[in-house]
Amino acid sequence: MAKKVTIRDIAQQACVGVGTVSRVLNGGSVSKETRERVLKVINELGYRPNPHARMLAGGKTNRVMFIFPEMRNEFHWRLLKSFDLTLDGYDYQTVVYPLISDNRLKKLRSDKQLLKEVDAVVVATVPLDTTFGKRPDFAQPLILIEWVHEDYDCINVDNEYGGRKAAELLLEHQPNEFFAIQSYETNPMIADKHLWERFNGFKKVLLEAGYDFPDDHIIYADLFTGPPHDKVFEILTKYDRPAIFALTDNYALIVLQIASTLGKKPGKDFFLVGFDDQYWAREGGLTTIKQPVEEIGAKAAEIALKRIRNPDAPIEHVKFVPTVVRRLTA
Amino acid sequence: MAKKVTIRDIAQQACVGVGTVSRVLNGGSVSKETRERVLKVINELGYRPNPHARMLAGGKTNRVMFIFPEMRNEFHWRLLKSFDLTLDGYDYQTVVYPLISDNRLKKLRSDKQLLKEVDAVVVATVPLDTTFGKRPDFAQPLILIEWVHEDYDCINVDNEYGGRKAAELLLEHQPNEFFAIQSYETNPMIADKHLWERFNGFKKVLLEAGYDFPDDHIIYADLFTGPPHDKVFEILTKYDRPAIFALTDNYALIVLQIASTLGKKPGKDFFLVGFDDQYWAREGGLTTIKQPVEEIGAKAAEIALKRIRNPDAPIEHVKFVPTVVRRLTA
DNA sequence: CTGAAAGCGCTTACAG
DNA sequence: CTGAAAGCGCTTACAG
Repeated sequence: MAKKVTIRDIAQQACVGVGTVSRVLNGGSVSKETRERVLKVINELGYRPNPHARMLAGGKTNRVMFIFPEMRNEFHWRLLKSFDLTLDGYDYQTVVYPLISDNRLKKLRSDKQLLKEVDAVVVATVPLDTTFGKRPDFAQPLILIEWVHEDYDCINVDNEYGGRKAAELLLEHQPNEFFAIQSYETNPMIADKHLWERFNGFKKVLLEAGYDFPDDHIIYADLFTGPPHDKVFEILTKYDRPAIFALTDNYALIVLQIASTLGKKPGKDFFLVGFDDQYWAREGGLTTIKQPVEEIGAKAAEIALKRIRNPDAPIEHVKFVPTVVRRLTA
Repeated sequence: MAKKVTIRDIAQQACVGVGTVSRVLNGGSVSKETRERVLKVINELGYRPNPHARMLAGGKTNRVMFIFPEMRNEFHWRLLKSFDLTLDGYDYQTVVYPLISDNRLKKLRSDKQLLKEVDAVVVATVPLDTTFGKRPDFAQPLILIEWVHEDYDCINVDNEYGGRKAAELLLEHQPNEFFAIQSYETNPMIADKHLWERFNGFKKVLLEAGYDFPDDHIIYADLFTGPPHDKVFEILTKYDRPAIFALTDNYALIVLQIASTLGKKPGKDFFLVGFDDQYWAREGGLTTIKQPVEEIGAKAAEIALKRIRNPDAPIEHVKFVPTVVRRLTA
């Protein structure tokens, strides 16, 4: 087993002091030639700085914490994946912190040590105010995904717009009745605000078109077990050419499956628009509102990195606009 | 903001050397009185040892890594939750490491630094041989969940037994035809061996009862989108009183939902047994084979802790026996 | 731009 | 059982 190579080995090989090596590592001022020489040795010896020594000495940790709720949704995994990949490109590590229990939340809030191990923290689709408080006093920069806060960098999707687009797509077919399949959220660690923004956009456009969407046309779905099938069944059989907005592709999938067992043709016997554009949606022919998941994850990573380098950079609020993906169901 | 308290502060307050404090922290030999005195000061000052200093100095990290595949299943979250809770009780931290990409697996295999941050690693439902190799050379103790390996502590469920029980339950109703809904796994980082063990047990009992289960009675389901509804539909409508073994409760849920739209009564028009006993199963009236998820997670934590304390303890192979939960569907 | 030195907070032989 | 000391691998003023 190869003896572990330390900063001292590099220094000796490159004929410089350890301080200089540290400076090329951390972007201090070093002459171009020595920098290159040191870099060369680092590569040759496959040197990796010991993160713990770094942290002890008060430097950067090269890590960013990614906090997200207990979601079994494709969305969060894709988000995490692109986030992690982007970070990796900059030699940063992702510390995965799922909020799966009150205990974990509590620990995060009380154990100062925990947060000290990262240079920044990203919180995705978590209702910030009810979990970390109105203005969490993290020592690290905080980046928010699907949440808006004046004091922090935020990345959001224009959900309202997406909802409006969904309505427009459905309206084209001049259906008689509209329905929405919405999440019924009870877990205080999971945000559902953005889902209601989608719904509001949807409802607004419908109203403009003269259709006053009745509240009892909302079908509430459990995040994990989906919408009650009998309700969906009822809509599909009782109404003529109904239009359905599934606020998440998950729910749209169920509708499609039920329809197939009924022999109902999407885009003809009923109309359906989802939200997300999950992997299966293409094959399933689902017309949906796509949010750029991968871009969001990558952007979060980039903003975190920028913020780490420059704590005083102006706060950045990014809003991604979802796009319409027209396929067979509407 | 309170100045951070270090081991030196404790030493001074307790009138001992830092070495002594370290010894009470790490279980070295200290007289009972001084130990108590030190402990008292630690409590009063709310001292928490800096993990990085610890690691640098070559001590324990008080962390265990939990590696699991990209599963959006209830099972893994429950497992992780109980694991984390148990560890927490011993003042240990869980390092959550989901295997969501090849990149993450590669990093785990190549970056020696990563593994050094934990005292032990637990790998859950991952095919060890195809991911880490026949005999991974981790420096840390390795504990396996749902995988068998002579050289490591393993925790398994008697899946074969569970499958047999499922068959017995179904057989009671003397159905004419049997079906199974099985996972179709393509992701090499997700183990499905245990699912086939269940199936084998199932098939075996059926054969003993004179029913030679035909392979084309297996319905393959995608882990994320579930079984194709039209197939389930077909079984429910084409056959008289069919018996279905869903190898995961997820799949059973779909069957129940489809049946409800068809007006078919479980336990009468068809028979259904699941596996897992997920949260919704009780309310859903699902008869299922329950595996003690929480116990498995807790056990994994305890074995890890034991192994950390005593690397030479004999290898432990634990096998949990699933239990039958009789409800309405069979 | 660069080297030598102090210090980050611990652990672990080493003497007593 | 216990204290003083060395060392873990870095970073960051401090002088030059």
